[in-house]
Amino acid sequence: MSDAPASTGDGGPERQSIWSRPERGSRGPAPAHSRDAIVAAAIALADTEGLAAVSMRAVAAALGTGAGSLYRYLSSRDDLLDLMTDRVVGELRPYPEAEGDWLEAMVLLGRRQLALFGAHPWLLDVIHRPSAVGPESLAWFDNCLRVLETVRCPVTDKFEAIAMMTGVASLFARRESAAGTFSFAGVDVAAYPHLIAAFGQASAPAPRADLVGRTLRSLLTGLLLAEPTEVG
Amino acid sequence: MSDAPASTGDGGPERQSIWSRPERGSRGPAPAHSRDAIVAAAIALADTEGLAAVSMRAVAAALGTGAGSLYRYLSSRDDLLDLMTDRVVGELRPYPEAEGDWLEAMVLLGRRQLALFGAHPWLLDVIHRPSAVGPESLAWFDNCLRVLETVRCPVTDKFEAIAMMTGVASLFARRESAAGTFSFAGVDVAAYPHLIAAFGQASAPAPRADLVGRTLRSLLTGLLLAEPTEVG
DNA sequence: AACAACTGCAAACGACGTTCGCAGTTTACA
DNA sequence: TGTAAACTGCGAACGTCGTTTGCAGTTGTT
Repeated sequence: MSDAPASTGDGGPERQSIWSRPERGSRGPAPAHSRDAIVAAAIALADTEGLAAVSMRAVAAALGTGAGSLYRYLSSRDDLLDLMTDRVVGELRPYPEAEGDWLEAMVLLGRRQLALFGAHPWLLDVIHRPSAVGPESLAWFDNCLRVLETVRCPVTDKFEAIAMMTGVASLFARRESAAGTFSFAGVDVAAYPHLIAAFGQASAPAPRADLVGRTLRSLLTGLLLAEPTEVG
Repeated sequence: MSDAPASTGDGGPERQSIWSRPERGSRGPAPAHSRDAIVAAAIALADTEGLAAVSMRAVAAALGTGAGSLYRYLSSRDDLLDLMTDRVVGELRPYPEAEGDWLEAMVLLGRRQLALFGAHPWLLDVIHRPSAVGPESLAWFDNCLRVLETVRCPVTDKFEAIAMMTGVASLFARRESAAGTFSFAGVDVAAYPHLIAAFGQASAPAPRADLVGRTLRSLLTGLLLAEPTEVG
């Protein structure tokens, strides 16, 4: 009951978001580093060696200092991950001009997200945390709402659809990066007849074209258009 | 180049999968614990206190022993997570009888997965690792293929569809558990006009019925039926 | 000049996964 | 039956992690 993370209490010494913490005070010597430099070093580390390599010590070493020094700029590693996230989300800019129908515009946005996940695979391990949303993420969300402006449906449905689009993009990104990383080593495969039959007739006859686009289209139309197409 | 995880090499001292490691040898005293008991304790811990509480020390303490002792039964914490995963996947049994069309049967399977994610939220943080697939996971997969037996499409498409169904179930599960856990504290919201407008007309007019079912239906039909329904 | 607010940094703390060595126990084989 | 090998449990230790703390030095305000 004492260390429960209070969300917006008014009395306790709650940890304030990284977005409201000032970069530096008004007195004292000029900082040797900057928040931007720290975030850039962390992103470079994550891009090249994976998220696990982004330790406070490693980031600090990349900047030529010690781990403890970083806490003059950030209050936790989670803050650093939040900053990294918002920074790369900024790479989604400039947003494509929404010409034509909203559906194709949304599919294009989804592809953009997929490309971002491809460029920064560590994003997949970071976005699912409860975190403090930054300005770039909000701008992206705002832009999605702009694209969906002409769609006549409850706003909550639009929220759901945008979140689901991001989720599907992350699923596809994971599918690409984790293709064939799991093994059946040590299990007796004989007990799974349909699996054996499937492997028997494998011979992958050319993958269906534009799986992402088709998935996003069927998903968004199903979620946002009034009458979902009944199967039949 | 030296510590790259060789997949099926024949020379090196590669770490064998937990599924092929025998529970105990033929000599020596009877073990004080069992793999099942360890996994059960770990799952109980994860269900009640979250995945972060599943440390080797905590699991060992729940069994009344020390952390190092667990390595007589498992070769790593990842092995423990694999065992936990496969064990709760077993809770998907008994598989519902597939009566009626395959689409409704698949939607039912998706709901089953969603319920499992709800019962064991830590599954969401565990399934995305590259891991050794266990017998229960294979059985589930085999059952999905059985349901899709009558569908005329390439096997690879069925693989994609099953994986995507699991992914969508995980997305919905995360949506439920993480409803409103992120905050905009410290960002200036004034710069996002569409977001403000959306909040203005909020008033959530009753959530659309059966979002999961509609999503899965539009997804599976889009992925598995020959001609995806063009919008319009 | 004096004090408060800041800076960098090294050292330490506790928790983590994992390894190691040792003493004791059980089985296989001569 | 005796002995060696293979196993068991376990406490202590190693290295890494995120984070805290104390201290010396620097800057700005009064």
